[in-house]
Formats: sequence, C-alpha cells, structure tokens
Amino acid sequence: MARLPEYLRALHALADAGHETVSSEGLANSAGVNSAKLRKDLSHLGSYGTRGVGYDVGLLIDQIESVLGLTQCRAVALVGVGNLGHALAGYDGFASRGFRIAALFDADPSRVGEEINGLVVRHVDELPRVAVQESISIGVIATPALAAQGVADQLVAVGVTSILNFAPCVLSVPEGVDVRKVDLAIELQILSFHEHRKASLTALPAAGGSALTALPGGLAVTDNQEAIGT
Amino acid sequence: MARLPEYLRALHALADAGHETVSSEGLANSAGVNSAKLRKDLSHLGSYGTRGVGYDVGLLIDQIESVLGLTQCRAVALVGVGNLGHALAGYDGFASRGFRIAALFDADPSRVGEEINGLVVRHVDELPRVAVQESISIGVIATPALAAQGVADQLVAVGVTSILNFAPCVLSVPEGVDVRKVDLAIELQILSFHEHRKASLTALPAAGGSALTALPGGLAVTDNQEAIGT
DNA sequence: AGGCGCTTGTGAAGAGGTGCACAAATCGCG
DNA sequence: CGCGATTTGTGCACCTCTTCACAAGCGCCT
Repeated sequence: MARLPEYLRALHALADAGHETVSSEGLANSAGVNSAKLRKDLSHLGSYGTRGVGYDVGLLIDQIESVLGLTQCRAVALVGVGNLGHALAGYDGFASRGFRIAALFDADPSRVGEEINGLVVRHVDELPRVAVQESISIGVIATPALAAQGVADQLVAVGVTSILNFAPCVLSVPEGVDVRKVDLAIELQILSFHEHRKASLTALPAAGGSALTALPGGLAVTDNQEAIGT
Repeated sequence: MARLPEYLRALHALADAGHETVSSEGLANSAGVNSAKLRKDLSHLGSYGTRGVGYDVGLLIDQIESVLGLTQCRAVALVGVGNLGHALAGYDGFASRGFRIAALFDADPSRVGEEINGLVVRHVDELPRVAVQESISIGVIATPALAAQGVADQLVAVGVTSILNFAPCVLSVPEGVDVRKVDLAIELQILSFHEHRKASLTALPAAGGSALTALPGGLAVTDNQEAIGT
C-alpha cells in the first residue's frame, strides 16, 4: 500500500510529541485519510490494535517499518548531478528516513570529481563497479530525458530492480523492475488544470451552456490526491 | 484527468520528431498507458480524432493545453529556498512548460537578498504585496515541515488556491484550495517496500507459510504507478 | 464482578476506473 | 463509385477501492 509511508510519517510525529497510543481517528487525521480506510489498511498487515484503546505507536512504527523493509538502511545511487540531482544529493530527508545516498554519477566529465555533501561525483561508466561495491538497491535518475533510458538500462544491467525517475519520459524496463516516476512539471500542470476549472466555474455560476462546449469543469477530476478541508 | 499532462508531454515529443498524426496505439505507447484508456480519456474532453487516421498532433496539443489552462503562462511563487527550493528555482523544466517562477521567498534573513537564476530572494513577509503585484496563481512550498502550514495559511490569505507541497506533512486548507503533495522520501519508501517484497518472494519459492505470518508479498500492491514492460 | 463507553475489525453496498470487444466512420485504391 | 483496411468511440462486464455501519472486544469505574 502506498499509504503506509504516510502513516509512518504521522506516527513518527506522534511519537515525537510523546503519544504512546493513537486511535484510528487520530492517526487518520494526522495522515489525511478516512479512519475506516486506515483501519482496513492496518488490518491488512495483521497489525494488532487494542479495541477500546487504539494502536501502540511504537509497535506500529516497528510493524510498518518491517513491512516496508526499512529495517535495513538501503543504499541509493543517484545518477545525474544537475540542478535537481544536486539538491537531491544534499536533501537530508533521505538520510533521516533510512536511506543512504551511497554514490553520485554523471556523464559530464566536467562534473566528475566534484564533491557534494561529502560524496565525490563519479563518471557513470564506473557504475557497475561501484554498484556492486556499495550494494546499491535503488537507483535515482535525475538526468535529462534523453539520457534517462540509457541510464535505466545501465542500472538494470547491474542488478538494480527499483528506480525512481525524475526525468520527464517513460522508461522501458524488464519485468520485475519497479519504476516510480516523479515529474515536477506534471504536478504544476495538474494544479493549473484545477485553477482553470475553478475560474471557469466561477465565471459560469449556473452553467446552462450547451453540452457541445467542452467545459473544463465537465470532466472527471480524479488525480489521486485530494485536498483536506479544515 | 491526471494523465493529460503525460499525454501532452508525449505529444510534444512526437511533434518534435516531425509526426503530424498519431494513432491511439502509438500515443498510448509513448505515454505508457493502455490504448483504450487513452481513447476514452480523449473522448471525454470532446476531442475529435479521425477514424482510420488517428489524432492530429498539433490540434490535440492545443486541445489539451486549453483544457489544462496552459494557454496563459502561470506565475508561480516558491517559498523556501533551501536545498530543494534552490534546485526548483533553477529547474528549467518549469519555464519550458509554461510556468514562470515569479518570486522566491524565505523566512531566513540570511538568505534574503540572494540571487538565484536572476531572481532575488525576498522575505516571506513581503508575500502579500508581491503576490498581488505578480498575480501569483500557484504557490510551491519547499520549507521544512514545521513551517509549511504557516506558509500555506499565508498563501491562502493572499488568494492562492493551488499549492504544491514538498514538505513532509499534511496541510489543512479551506475548501476550494487544491493541494498536491510530493514527498521524495515516500517515493523511496515505496520502492523499498517493493524491494523487500521481491526479496521475500524469491526467498520463498513456493510460499506455503502459515497465514499468521504477515508476509510482505501477501498484501495488495497498489501504488497508482506501474512499471511498463518492454 | 458487572456494566458502560470507547475503539477496532469487518461485512456489504456503492462508486469509479479498466480493459475487452465491436460497431461506426474515414481514407485510399482499384 | 465501391470495397477493404484501419482506427476511433463506446457499451459492457469485471474488478478494485472506498465508505458506511455495526458487531465484537477491551478497559475502566463503580
């Protein structure tokens, strides 16, 4: 389930605040989901809450981390040390949640040798040797779109089976390899769509327009993320 | 639909490659989706393809950009010029797709005045004045989690109704305000889960274990993103 | 020890997305 | 002008996810 990390984050926040137990309602509010959904999610991983009390925060954290495979610190290879890659290399949100950026790569010789956050940028040709040496388990692609597929192929060749792709393109990978894509421009475009839709709706208070005009407000608004009302 | 931006990206790539028309199958491959799904999506926005030929690339680009509200260049305010914010400010993927980063803000006085990519970092207190002046329509939050809610409140107060949140926390906003969240660590955690699942599956070729043990492979793997096989 | 209030876990209904398969429509060619 | 190849648009069935509502269970207070 893709919501488990969100629960985990909320649980850590509650633990820091000193809470020992949480009700499904409280945790659901912290994570921004429905309480029934949260209970069903947690029941799916066999978690034991106590009726009448709630869930033990510490125990639940251990459970979820175990399911997510976060008990071991995973080594991440980052390919592409451009604008975005540079920021990712220095992003402390990774280390604080159990991920270690173990190696940086770039194809541009002028960038090789640069030191970022204590790590030296290596040439991408060294990927096979370093990947084995550092036992890389996840690859992050922050290259331009044109280079992304080639990098993905190289990562797959050295045995990486999980890839996080920031390049705006679709990657072809063999079965068994998981790819997640994050495209920052797409996120903005989705917001732009919502802006456009809201503007059209307010401009037409009692939309009696003909069905011929394809109004932005007329199509389904399903984008897998919802705003949380106060 | 959240898939429209992906179609748009694929269409731009096809247009650059010189294609005048595309079949739903071809475009679906480029965007990494099923062809039937793509046809249904396009039909929902009243788009006119020609049977026997396909879709006109240029026309479809105009249609989708119109629906997404990309005909006007939207001004974006970026709050939080830390590691990530710095990269976002310099990310050329925004400008190339119709978004203009119009203002940078930070709460840290030592960062105020710094120039990034031709823009001067302003103090967050100047947000109200600048937001109106630049007619900001989208706010991007790249602050630490603790500051995010406050920034969101400020953005809402100045009339911003679309927020892209990179801080690892849930934002409370009034109805009518759209929030999209991007949490880079969560993406890695989902990949970690897949790694863990794959490792468990290969370790147990014919999983005959008792149902009591909550195997990672036993729970539903639905994370709204799928790998595309070759 | 017993009852009461609170919370979990889950069955069932509802909603929505997905993909197949096929009819309708268009173009090119003889 | 007509036919076949090709491609769009869509009805239908399936399946998953979501949400409500409620029974079962646990702790606390008397």
